[in-house]
Amino acid sequence: VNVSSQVIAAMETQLSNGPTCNNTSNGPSTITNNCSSPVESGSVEDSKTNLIVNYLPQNMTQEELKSLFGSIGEIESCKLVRDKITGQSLGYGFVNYVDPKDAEKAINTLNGLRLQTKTIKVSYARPSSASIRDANLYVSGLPKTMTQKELEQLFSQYGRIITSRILVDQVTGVSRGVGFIRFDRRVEAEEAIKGLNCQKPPGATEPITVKFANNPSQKTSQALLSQLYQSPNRRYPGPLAQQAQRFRLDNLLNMAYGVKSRFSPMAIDGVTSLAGINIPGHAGTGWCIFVYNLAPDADESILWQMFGPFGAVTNVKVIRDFNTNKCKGFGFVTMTNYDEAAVAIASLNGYRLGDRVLQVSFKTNKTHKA
DNA sequence: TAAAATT
Repeated sequence: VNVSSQVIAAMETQLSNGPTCNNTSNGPSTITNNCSSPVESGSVEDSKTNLIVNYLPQNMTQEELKSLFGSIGEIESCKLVRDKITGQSLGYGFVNYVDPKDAEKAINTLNGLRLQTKTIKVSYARPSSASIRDANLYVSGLPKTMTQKELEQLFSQYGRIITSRILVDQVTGVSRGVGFIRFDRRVEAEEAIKGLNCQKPPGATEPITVKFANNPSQKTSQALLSQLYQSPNRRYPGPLAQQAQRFRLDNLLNMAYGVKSRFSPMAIDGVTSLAGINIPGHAGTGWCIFVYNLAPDADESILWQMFGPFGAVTNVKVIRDFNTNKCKGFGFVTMTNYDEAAVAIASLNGYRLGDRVLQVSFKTNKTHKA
């Protein structure tokens, strides 16, 4: 954990060297879910093993989720929640451990971990119930000077707030005067609408609007479909238009599913692997990266933390001595996309981890070398 | 005036 925090701190420095600090952070409030309520405390539903994971990258699969959290301890079950129609990730999921201690360790280790443009949130799942659904409010007309803390103070009189957020201009960082409040229970949200909609917050000159937030899941699939359907070249496809259309389709698929196809460097493999040419690092299911000079106590989570921010990571492995179970000084990381793997290697090769300088490269197939 | 929080 000590080494892990060093990596996270270093990655923060590495990744925040542009003006994208505001758009890359999710900015959710860090209010802790305390899932024990007087009524449900001690019941089987009040689980100390079941976690909800929020703000997952769009292209993260259930297998990647399981692999990431499986690096902490044995998982009883794992589910990435997807759109029922399109199958797209809704950006959150559940991980249920066998051992409550592993669930606690996962919160301590993985909450706040940066993966690509997201900062994931790991917390105990509340017992599933209709009373906690549709408890999210959309608030507009807020004074631009109002802080997240002040927003929470205004709404907290109506119930327990799970998350709060004020949207800000991506360039200036100034409040856009709109935000979200998620209550623990729907009845609390209903009372907040009654009490605060069309009311002026203390010191404000204009009344605010408070209503139930829309469900964001429908819009994405519709936007993708209409974007495809309304493409100008769609009605009269000649060869060029078809190619352009294909390019847009690839981009859409890439945005929606993280899929790369023939316009990406992955396509090189489709030709060269047929010709029997070995490509360094490519193992068929992704790009395998060799990481050398890891400490004896290195574990899988450190590899996730180092490589996850660069893109889709499907697997990590620390090679250990059979008898001592200590890391033998190296490990492997598999990344889906060539370009993300290349950036990760360029960024992490020569990286100083504690008192060690890492060597990072595509894995070479030594058995085929002379 | 809109970001993926209950399987």
